[in-house]
Amino acid sequence: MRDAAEIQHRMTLFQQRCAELGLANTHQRQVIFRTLAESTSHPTPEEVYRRVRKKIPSISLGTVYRNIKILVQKGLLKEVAVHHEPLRLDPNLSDHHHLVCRRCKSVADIASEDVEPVRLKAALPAGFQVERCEVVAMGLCAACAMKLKQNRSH
Amino acid sequence: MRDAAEIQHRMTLFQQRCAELGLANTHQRQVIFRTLAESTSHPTPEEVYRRVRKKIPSISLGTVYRNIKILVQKGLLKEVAVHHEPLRLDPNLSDHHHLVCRRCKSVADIASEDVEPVRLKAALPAGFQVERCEVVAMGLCAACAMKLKQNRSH
DNA sequence: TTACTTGCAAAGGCTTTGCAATTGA
DNA sequence: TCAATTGCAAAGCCTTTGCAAGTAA
Repeated sequence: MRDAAEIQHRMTLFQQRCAELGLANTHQRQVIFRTLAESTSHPTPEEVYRRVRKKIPSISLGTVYRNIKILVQKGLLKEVAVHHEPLRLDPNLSDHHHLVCRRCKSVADIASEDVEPVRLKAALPAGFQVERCEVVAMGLCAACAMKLKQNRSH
Repeated sequence: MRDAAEIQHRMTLFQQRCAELGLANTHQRQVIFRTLAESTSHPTPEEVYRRVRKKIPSISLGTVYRNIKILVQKGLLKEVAVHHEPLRLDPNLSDHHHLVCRRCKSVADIASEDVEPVRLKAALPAGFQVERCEVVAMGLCAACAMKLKQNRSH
């Protein structure tokens, strides 16, 4: 849970952006976004649904999914991981990092030795024991960069 | 595709580990593992199935999934992302990093300023444009560390 | 009024599972 | 022989989608 002023600020920005994007200001949408803005726990859609139902018992799970999808597309929310969807497998058991193309979703390895050790400057949440750090470098692979350049479409 | 000596080495190790773990040395299992060991592209189960069928046309998708699951559990394969499964949402739009508990899967944010910039020492695959780097620190949160200590399991 | 949204329910992907038959040790 | 494994098909999650009714602008 974040502090009230912060939430209020986010809600104001949210309404502005919705207006700019032509998204209607529905009660359901407001509550879904507020629920996410208030949380710090990176909830799943199901969890969002559970929380939102306390305020709007009649809301449907479909509406929650639909709004999440729209808001992610419009850049008002983010997804935590790059890959949820189908499982990706890796036969390389040693610690290493990944390079992911945001367009075609291809994944390449980066050897552990090719990245300077990650250093955290600040204290972690009390008692968290880090076992390993993985770097995920996101961007565009050469093939996708070329395709995007050609179509000029995002 | 990796070089033949490397593959051969991995296959030998694989058979040893299977024997140690009491996993039968079936043709299907061999081919599934070899297919993954040969690949550098982090395929999905569906893709593994597609490739394995060229060698064993009668294999079922279920067998592919079952073997992948067993091999991941036994530590002979890894999954690329930490979270595939249900989508996780993040209202924090600024660049930042994540701390993930490997046991309860909780996710916490690490502010961008709290991590030294990631530096790559080696050249990336030709033409890859990195747009941003995310650090995923994996480990055990305080609560899970305590629970594990108590049950001495895992 | 009109475009956007909602709830509902059905459909779709991805993955797991029960079962009888088969195979490896 | 006996436990482990397979193919098959059904079932289960998570997510998307078509539709008619309802709502915001």
